Amino acid sequence: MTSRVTIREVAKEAGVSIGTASRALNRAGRVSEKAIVAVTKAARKLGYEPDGIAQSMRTRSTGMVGLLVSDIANPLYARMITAAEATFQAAGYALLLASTHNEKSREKSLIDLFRARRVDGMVLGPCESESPEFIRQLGKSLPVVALDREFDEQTTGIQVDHFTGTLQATRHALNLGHRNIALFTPGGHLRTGVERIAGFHAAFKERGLTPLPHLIRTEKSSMNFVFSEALSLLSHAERPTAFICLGTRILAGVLQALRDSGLKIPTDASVISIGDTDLAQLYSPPITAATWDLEVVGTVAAELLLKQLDSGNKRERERVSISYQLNSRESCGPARELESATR
Amino acid sequence: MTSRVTIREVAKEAGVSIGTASRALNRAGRVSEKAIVAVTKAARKLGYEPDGIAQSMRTRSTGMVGLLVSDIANPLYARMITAAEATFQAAGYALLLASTHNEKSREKSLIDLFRARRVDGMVLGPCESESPEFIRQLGKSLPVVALDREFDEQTTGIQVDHFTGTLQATRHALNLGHRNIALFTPGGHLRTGVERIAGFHAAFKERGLTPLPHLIRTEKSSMNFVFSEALSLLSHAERPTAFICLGTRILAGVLQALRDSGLKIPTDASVISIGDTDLAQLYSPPITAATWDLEVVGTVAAELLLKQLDSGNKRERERVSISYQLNSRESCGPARELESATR
DNA sequence: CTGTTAGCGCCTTCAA
DNA sequence: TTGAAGGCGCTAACAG
Repeated sequence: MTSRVTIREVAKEAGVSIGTASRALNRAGRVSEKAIVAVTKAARKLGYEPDGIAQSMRTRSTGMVGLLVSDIANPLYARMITAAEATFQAAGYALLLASTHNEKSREKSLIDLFRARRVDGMVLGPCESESPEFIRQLGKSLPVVALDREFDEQTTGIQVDHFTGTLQATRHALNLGHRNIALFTPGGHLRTGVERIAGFHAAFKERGLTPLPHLIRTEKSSMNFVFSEALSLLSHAERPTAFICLGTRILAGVLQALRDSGLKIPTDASVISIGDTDLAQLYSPPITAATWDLEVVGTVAAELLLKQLDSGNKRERERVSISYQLNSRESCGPARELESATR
Repeated sequence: MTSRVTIREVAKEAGVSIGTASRALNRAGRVSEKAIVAVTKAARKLGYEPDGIAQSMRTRSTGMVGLLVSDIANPLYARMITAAEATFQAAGYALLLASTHNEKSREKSLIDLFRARRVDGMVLGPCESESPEFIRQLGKSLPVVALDREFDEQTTGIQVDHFTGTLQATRHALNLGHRNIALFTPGGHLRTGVERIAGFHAAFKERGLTPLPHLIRTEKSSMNFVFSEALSLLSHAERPTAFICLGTRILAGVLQALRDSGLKIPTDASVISIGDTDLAQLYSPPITAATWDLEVVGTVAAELLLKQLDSGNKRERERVSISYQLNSRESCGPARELESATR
């Protein structure tokens, strides 16, 4: 079924020993030019393809890296993955990809799977109850890069500054006079959510204000659920005049709720998206987005891993921080008196 | 760096031979219950992890499959990949993923890379100048599934019926009285594009009509490019009153152009999306979409490959066809006289 | 510079 | 039921 011709046959065909054939093929050590051409010719003639498995067996290196995210189809991840994949591909590494669906047990078994396949290293995205010790431990036996998840000083990783980013987004709304600001982001144990909520609070605190607790919604992100939640918030007298929403699905739910309530953006309500998705960019009006550069995150994650891979063994741990930027569009306007809006 | 403890040490610890240890670990052949418990205990105590590479070396099977698409970040592919990955994951296979960026040469080198890594099988998505012979040839040495690309009777694959799907979408517009219908889809050598264009023509032919040639745009999909193209089409007297657009980027370009031209959907122009993306679903108004089930495609592709993998060797080639469905939303309305619209 | 040899870790006959 | 031994295809160390 799979390729049959081995290096042994190539060697025989070329009239050299198997060792010379190997050296010629890999251009390693001392080989004569003559041997190289002979072996190369023989290899081509026989259609020789080296067996990567056997090579890995000897070299203890598979040329594969693993990447674990919670959901490949999440557009935010998808773009990041593409960037990482391109970087790995350019470096000759193959990418083993899997979704954890944010389940700790699944993450664990996938990591085991990757280890069994003897990946040379791995990149781990956020997953339910990320523990710094776990990843540090893993890093002892394998080059590992933590990707936007919690990790300690002994681990290499990349962190998106969700705290400051959300702080700035919230400031933006506060500057426009909004006080009833709703925050929709998955919370849970993930650092990403926790930091966002902290940044949200911090922005209020700066001005000696406090956010309305019931406007902070950290439930799981299902578009329909967010839709009905937002709808009910909007039906109250003290309704939110601004929304900060993470990702496509939540944003969609909120937009839908605003439309159903007959509220116009930005006249009746301002909207800020966390993460710049197609929907945010192309909605009318286009939605202001607080976001980070997904391509950079993917590329840097890959580069951090490649660096560890190159440096053979012990290398300084690195921590890269990525900050948000605010793409200001047309979805934010000054807060109006609620009376005039609800009338 | 990587795991150290081998089956040899486990055997010694358990006080049995290495052969017995292997059999106990794999529950293969005749082994005493006693041996099993002893070996299992020893393995756990030592933290033994079998070396997948060494196993692959012997068994000639890696437990890995390769998947090649043109672009992982394309939302249409991303959802499909997720479904495929889930299926493979459930079957214990690891997924090697890469983007061809629609470049034939890159596809070739990635296939070689996968082969070198000795994947057990692979799924190939559409790529520039797909040749049936090429994939048939490849299929001789390896289980292969063609995914929405051209393939012949000797190859297993899955085909989305873009012809009929686009035919129906075009009919839909024609039924509403539209005649100036614009089609935006990447064409080129890919079967997907060719079929769509054919279906478009067929719908007109059914009624003894002919589409306006200059309204068929098959250039590469860049949002900005489509935007300006659509804008120029809209500036003519004989402007299109309906648009059929493939995918998020093209759809976005057209929507933008309509907005900039001050044209309302569906009053001034109808829009149909091919492929149901977030943008189509969540735009206001929501965009009618002619689409196929991406999850099914991904799952079936994986299942077809798994079947071939299971059946060891020669198995009947299968061809699965997937049809479109029309998700009717609010972006389509009856055609109006152009005069009233352009005035 | 080249040929020979010794394994990498595991599974799988082959005897016992 | 078990132990011993061979070898998957390749690279690396050591002689020549």
